Amino acid sequence: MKREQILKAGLKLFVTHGLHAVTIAQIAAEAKVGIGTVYRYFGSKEEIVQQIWITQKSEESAYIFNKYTQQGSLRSQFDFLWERVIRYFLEHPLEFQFSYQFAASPILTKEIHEVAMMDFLKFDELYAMGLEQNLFKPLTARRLRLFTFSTINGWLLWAMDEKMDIDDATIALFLQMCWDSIKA
Amino acid sequence: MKREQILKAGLKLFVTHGLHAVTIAQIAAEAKVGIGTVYRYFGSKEEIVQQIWITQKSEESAYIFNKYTQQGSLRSQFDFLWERVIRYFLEHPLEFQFSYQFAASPILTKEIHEVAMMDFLKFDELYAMGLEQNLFKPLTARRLRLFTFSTINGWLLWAMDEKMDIDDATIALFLQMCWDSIKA
DNA sequence: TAAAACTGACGGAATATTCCGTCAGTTTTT
DNA sequence: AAAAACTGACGGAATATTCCGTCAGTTTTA
Repeated sequence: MKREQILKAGLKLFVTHGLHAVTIAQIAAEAKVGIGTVYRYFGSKEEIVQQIWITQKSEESAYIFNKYTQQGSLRSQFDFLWERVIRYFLEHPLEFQFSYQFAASPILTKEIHEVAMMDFLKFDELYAMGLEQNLFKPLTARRLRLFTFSTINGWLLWAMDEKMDIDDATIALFLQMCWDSIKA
Repeated sequence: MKREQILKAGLKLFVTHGLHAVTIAQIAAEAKVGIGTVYRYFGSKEEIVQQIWITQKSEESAYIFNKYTQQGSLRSQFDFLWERVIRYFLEHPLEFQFSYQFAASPILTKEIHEVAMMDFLKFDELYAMGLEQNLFKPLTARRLRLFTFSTINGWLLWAMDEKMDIDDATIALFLQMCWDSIKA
């Protein structure tokens, strides 16, 4: 409970002010929790960031894979999963900003990234199938997945920044672009 | 001279340790400059970041557009420019990391982004021409440009992270993917 | 009622920022 | 053209400020 409040407060403050400008005291205040309590749960500001990252990725994957069934054409599965990614971020702009800002941060170690990204390996199975069927350009499943993910990430950044309103047709066209980019 | 040393030192330290973990004293030491001198040129750590951003984007565009001529087919111009972007970042990994890390940072205001991105508007002319010729999907030139840029940015992050070695063929395939994604 | 969780005031370490003496280079005076 | 006066960039010691992390006291839980 308190732990989640702290993570939530940290997420909000880090995104809006930047890591360097946020103090533990501010986080405690935002979380409506004593400073000491923050230290009960986390050893440092950096650890808070790491735990936000892990928690966030876990919630993200829960959202994405909830209701996912490996039925229908490969293309429809592709669309389903990536659309979920897009919708998750559109509905959670703070989480998106956080995800983008810290993706390349030296605070997050390779191990943390590996753990946090575990769930996303399911995407690779999809891409592997596509490769078997010669649907995609000759790269590894992992690289194709990372490529699409990067594209979506970047696109969302400016889409949100420009407060572009994103309707179903926009998403459909965008997914088409993602598909076309890796199509054989 | 001293100013550049400070910016260079800041770039290196921010990328390797993260903004929050770097002190002005460290920057001064790395730049082989007195602490007071840092304050002669910059008002605060945040201002250093902003000036690095502006300087970096300016150097990047100088590199990209140097030798660029609006000759040849649209596709060859497309390839030329984006290949320059890719090569600039491959040759300047610190700058790339910095660029990626701070792209979504709250330290950089809209104004700074606008000023720093001014030079990149030339890309839009190219895309506008493509749109006139019905070569591209029906989006604005700006959006198409941002889409390609996002794609490249994201791709490079992973490529560098995985220490993937990137030869001419890889770049060519990648540019093909960029083209295919926006092609009508 | 004992244990666990929580709180926030506090001391001191870390850090940002200021301030001033120095001196290499430049201009003015004689 | 030599000497004197001036200038302001510079470094880093000194100061001001912030922030961390602890712990004694309080509240909640079981």
